[in-house]
Amino acid sequence: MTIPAKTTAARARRAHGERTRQAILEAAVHIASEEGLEGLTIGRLAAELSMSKSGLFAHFGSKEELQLATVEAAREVFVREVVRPAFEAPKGLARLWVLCEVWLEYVRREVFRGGCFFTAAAAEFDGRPGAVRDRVAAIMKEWLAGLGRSVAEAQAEGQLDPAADPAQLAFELHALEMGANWAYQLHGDRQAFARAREAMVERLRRLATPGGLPLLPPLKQSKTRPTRATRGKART
Amino acid sequence: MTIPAKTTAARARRAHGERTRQAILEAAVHIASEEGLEGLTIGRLAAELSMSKSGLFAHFGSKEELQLATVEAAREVFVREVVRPAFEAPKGLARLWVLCEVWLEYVRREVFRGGCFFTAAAAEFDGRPGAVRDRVAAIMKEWLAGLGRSVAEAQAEGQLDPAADPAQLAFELHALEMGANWAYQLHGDRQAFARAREAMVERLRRLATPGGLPLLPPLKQSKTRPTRATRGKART
DNA sequence: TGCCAAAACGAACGTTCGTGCTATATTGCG
DNA sequence: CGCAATATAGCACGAACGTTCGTTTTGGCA
Repeated sequence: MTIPAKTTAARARRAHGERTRQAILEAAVHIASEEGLEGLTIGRLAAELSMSKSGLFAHFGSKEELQLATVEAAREVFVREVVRPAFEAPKGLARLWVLCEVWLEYVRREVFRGGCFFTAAAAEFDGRPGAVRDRVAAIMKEWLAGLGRSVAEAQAEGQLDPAADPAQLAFELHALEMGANWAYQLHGDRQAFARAREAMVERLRRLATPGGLPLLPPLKQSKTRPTRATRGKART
Repeated sequence: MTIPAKTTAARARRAHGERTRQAILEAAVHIASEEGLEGLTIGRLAAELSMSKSGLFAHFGSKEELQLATVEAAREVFVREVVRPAFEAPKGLARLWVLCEVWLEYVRREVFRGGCFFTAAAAEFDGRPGAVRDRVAAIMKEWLAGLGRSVAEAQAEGQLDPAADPAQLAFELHALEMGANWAYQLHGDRQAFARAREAMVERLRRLATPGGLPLLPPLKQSKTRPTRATRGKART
């Protein structure tokens, strides 16, 4: 009986190929986040790893497969560096906040050389139908759904206003993340992280119940003066 | 006397070249917003316009010049479709709000086939030093500064809390714009416009003074039920 | 009407792209 | 130890890239 083509298990038996593959993908992920998944060229990648185009190519069989593998590798990095750490926080508002903070850190620490891998990939592929676009879209939807779920859990724990729409709040937090990524990548503006952070905590504190409030960091003081002292003045 | 190379005036004398150039750039701007400024290939562009590569190329002299000209053309479209209309509103909070709304409309109407031209160009070039990147960054900075200026004017008119940081608010509004663009381009999510709009009006209303409030649209009602049950149910 | 610069063209350049084919190392297992 | 599977390399391909060059078409003005 013929073997069902190279399964992951079949690969794992022989270590060499798999290790090379990993090395390729690690380089690929960084190049792609800087130059884009299309700018990620097989020749360039081979040169960076001092190996032949054909030798490298054999691992994937097509450029699109290479791109998909790169996306998958990036997802694993993202899960390891952002999602997993946040899931050590207790579910609810605490975790939601850590998700936001650790995401900003993930950009600031330059986990990927070119900023958030998926933000870049989404912008690049949103106009090109195909498997890559679909996968990127699915992964980002997954992230947004995760944010939304954390919002819902925070509501269930009585830490957030139950009237808030989780998808709406997730959208807003995600937008601020992208805003920070944009400002840092394009303008090198490190202050953007603080801006995003402030907007997030302001938004969350407003929706927090008395029980949830202590789980959030305090609001930054207005820079000029102590002004508007904690007393709920605004809004009438 | 030798002529100082092709000045705009010299060009204008003979209409043909300039008209062709405009036609090229109009196509270029759409292709670039979909496929990116690098994906904007000279061959592809020539084919789309049924003209020869060399004939088209002669208008620009290099690919980078073509990209720069395309960016400039896109800026003109943006000014015409977004900035100018908003400047018909009286300065202050009214104009600030129109700037936000008309920006969302600019994406929803698909003024560019691939969504916001500059958001796409920024994501593509933020990792590649050069004239294109610099120009794109400058244009977006210009936009953000314009938003900030409108905030400051609204404060000067006594319509917005003077303690708010204009740059911070501009950052947040811009982030929501990018969020809407992202959701629509990647997921085809038309609801994103409403989400961004709601978040913007919510944010602005909170900062508005009694004098400024009437200049903003009312807050959307909570969608599911008449309005928040107010009952602190939670915790199940 | 004929001139002449502007404008467009067609063909080719050297590179690089992704992708095949074939041959040679390398390695784990019987 | 030797064999078969795996892994990498070498070479070539057709297409597309940006770019150059010499030629042909075009259209306003003397």
